[in-house]
Amino acid sequence: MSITIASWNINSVRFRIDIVERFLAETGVDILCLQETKVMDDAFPHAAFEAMGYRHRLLHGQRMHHGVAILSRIPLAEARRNDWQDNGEARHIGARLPNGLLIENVYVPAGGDIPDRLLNPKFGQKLDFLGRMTDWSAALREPTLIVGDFNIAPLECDVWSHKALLDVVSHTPLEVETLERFQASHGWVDLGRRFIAPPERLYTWWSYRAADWKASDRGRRLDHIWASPDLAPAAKAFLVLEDARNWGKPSDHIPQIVTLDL
DNA sequence: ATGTCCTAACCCTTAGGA
Repeated sequence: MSITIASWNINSVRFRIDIVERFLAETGVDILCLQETKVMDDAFPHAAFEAMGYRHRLLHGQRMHHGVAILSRIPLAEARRNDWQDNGEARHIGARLPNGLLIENVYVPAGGDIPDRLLNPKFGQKLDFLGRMTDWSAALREPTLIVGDFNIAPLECDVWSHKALLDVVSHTPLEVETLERFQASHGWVDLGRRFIAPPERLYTWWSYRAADWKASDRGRRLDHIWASPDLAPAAKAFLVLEDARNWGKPSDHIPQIVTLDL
């Protein structure tokens, strides 16, 4: 059985429901994991997904900020929702497929502007979130796919300028080390980089603030799809939809899709 | 230092977060 799973930071699912529908119509993915849905569960736009055949929906939303959701054509059960920041924010939801596969959808905190936990509590919260995620991951025994907006671009070729971003939250050495500890705690395989190997450029986010995002191309790879070591060989294809950054009323992130043969 | 976008509210302009 072949299944396709996508991850996309949508920056408001209600405001961007048109491009979500376009994405589902064009790709027909089996499962879509969204981050930054920015909607409470009782106001989620269920009808649009129902009409397109995504009858199975797991929501973990809140008012105004954050929020994650898993929309699926395949039946799935909610496995867990973790609060790795220990402050009640809606940043994770996990699902279990009928075949037992676990899918974890996560929105790691952005971490504010100053890369110092003493001057900027948000930066400390980001590191602590990753620390709790690492403890969870070290105890994990089942084949798992973890997807989402990690808000860290770990490799030099994950950013437009390694040198210019060394002090910029998302690419600081401390964040990269913290993410590497998470990766090592379970032997996570970075599927994006298994298919698009360094030093090739690979970005999933471009700021809204650039006059012409494509011309300046100051991108970062903030979004990831990682697999347990025993699941990774099942990944047969991986792609990012860079074109979606140009769609009407775009998100600043683009979707990525993995194909698993199970 | 700046740029833009989305949400909600002391609601048509501003603040906070990203």
